[in-house]
Amino acid sequence: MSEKLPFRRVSLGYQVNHLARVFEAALRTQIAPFGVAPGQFPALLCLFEEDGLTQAEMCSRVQIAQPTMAHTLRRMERDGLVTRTPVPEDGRSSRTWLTDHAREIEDDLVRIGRGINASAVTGLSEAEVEALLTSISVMIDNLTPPEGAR
Amino acid sequence: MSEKLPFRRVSLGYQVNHLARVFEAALRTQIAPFGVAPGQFPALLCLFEEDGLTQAEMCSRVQIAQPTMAHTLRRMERDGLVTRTPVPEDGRSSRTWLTDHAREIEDDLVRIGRGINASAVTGLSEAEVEALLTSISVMIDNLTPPEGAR
DNA sequence: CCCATGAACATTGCTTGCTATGTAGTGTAG
DNA sequence: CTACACTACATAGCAAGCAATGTTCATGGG
Repeated sequence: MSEKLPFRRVSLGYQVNHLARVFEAALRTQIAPFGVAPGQFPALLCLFEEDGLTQAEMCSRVQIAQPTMAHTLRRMERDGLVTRTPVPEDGRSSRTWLTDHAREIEDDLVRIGRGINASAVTGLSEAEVEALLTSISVMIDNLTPPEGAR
Repeated sequence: MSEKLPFRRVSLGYQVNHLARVFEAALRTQIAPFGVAPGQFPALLCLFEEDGLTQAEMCSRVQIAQPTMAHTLRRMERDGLVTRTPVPEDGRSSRTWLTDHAREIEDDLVRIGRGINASAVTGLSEAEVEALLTSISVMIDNLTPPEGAR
């Protein structure tokens, strides 16, 4: 008979992938009315914390590859969420600024983010959520290649 | 001064997204030598468990939208991992079968998957990993829309 | 039998992620 | 000052996810 073990169903990597997709789906439906897409969300949160960053700074804060950030920023510019100004001291880089419209929807977006996080952990205790965040952080460290190899 | 709270850095959704990406990156580099891409991995594991499924069956087992599965299966066919045969009783559907080549690399792929999962949880106790999987499962349930709304 | 409904899969078009590569500006060694 | 290396960003090309839509086949009601 040789039944196959259901490796996939208990594979941590698969479960994490699945979870990330349901998170993204929830975010997508809730922020769509504001004209914001899931991939723009981390970049926006980053700019809410601090405005006028260069692309390289945003990449390192959001942990996204540079071409991805370039693409995302262009769409955000297209969608009226950010503008970019050249840096006088360095002709290569430019700073990204939130538009008034982005500032207007900031509170709503942050509220939505918090709401999704909250509904995700419904039924888990404070301690369990704490342990979860710790475990995630440990796993990210474990799987992130050392500085040299990137 | 009005310092912004670093919401992003502690946002569960963002951390999960980040974790999923480092998982995917690790998988990508390790399975690339076998000519397999990350998105094909869940589909392959699914077929390792049971061969000859229809596309719809694979969608529901892997929890992937149907157009995504269609696209992935076409690439897997192109890459010599699967073949498809029509279902005589139903002219609409076809069954997907692993090629000999896919069977040959099965053990290596499963080993790689287990290895990545193991290295991810390095430093966590058995109990912590158990709690983690439980929490992930709870969150997926919490965030998955009810049957009707899909 | 015929038609309507629904199911299975394909297609289109978008976003978001990646790697690899190109281009232009900075800065430094000689 | 010039050449070289490095940095910042852009571009190309691909994979993989989604929603929306089209097409073909199956099936049940009348």
